[in-house]
Amino acid sequence: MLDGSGIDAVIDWFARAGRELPWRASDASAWGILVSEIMLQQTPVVRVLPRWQEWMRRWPRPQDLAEAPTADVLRAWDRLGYPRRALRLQACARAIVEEHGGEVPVGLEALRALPGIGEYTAAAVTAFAHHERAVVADTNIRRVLVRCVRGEAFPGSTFTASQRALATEVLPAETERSVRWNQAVMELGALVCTSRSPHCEVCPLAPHCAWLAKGRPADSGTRARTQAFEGTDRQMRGRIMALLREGPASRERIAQLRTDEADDRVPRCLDSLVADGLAVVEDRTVRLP
DNA sequence: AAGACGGGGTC
DNA sequence: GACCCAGTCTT
Repeated sequence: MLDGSGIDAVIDWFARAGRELPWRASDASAWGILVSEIMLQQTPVVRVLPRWQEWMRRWPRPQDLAEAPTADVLRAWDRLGYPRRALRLQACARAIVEEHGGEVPVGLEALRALPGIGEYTAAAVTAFAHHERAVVADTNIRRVLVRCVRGEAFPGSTFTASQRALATEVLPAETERSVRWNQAVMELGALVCTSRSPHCEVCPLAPHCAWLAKGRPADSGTRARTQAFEGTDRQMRGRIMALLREGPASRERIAQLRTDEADDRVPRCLDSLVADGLAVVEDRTVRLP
């Protein structure tokens, strides 16, 4: 049962044990918070930290990023992964400049219309940057709620309608408290109620947790297999991008990235990178856009 | 609803 | 070597 006292326990825990992250600082801009949310999509905090610092020093306002050469943006993205996010972030900056006067828009609908911003990020920016009440549900929050209230080990890969209903139901009515709760429960999922080996012995929700009460049963259903990475197009795209970040490369140089005679990924991946706008081919040379 | 899309740390 | 990470976009 997750009642007001459970909410309080998590908020108190957060005040005590929450990390001091730069995008959580009181002087963080809405734009800085939005940038952090994009970078944190599928990328852990520790790897985002140094890239975010450099990024914000270099492009403190949407207008700055909007005007930057895309090649610089992709190099600054470095190895955060999913470089299409960097492209979308710059497109997002340009949309903010052109359609919102350079200010991060307020409201879920306006935010969701921006490139790279989906349901989660729109809610996160609404809560953390604009301090409004929003149903934030990332993988951490979904896991905590599913365990605590439903007694299940894992939330699954998709944000279901019933999970949305659960998150909505639990969200405190008062704005300030809802913002604090979102922040706190997300941090709880990141630090305590982790996917692999949760630290229930220090969890503020332990007295409220249905999953713990049931003896932490393993997942009943079949868990989705993690997709392999070795030998995939994603891996090769990453290798090509790593090469291009160092500078323009000849087609011959790119072709050498093939791992063996049977590896036919290079031409296909190069085409897909060009189609995505992540690479440009002119004559026999390949470079960042 | 399922698949594509990086990269690295951890157990 | 599988699993996980403040998801989004496209079929």
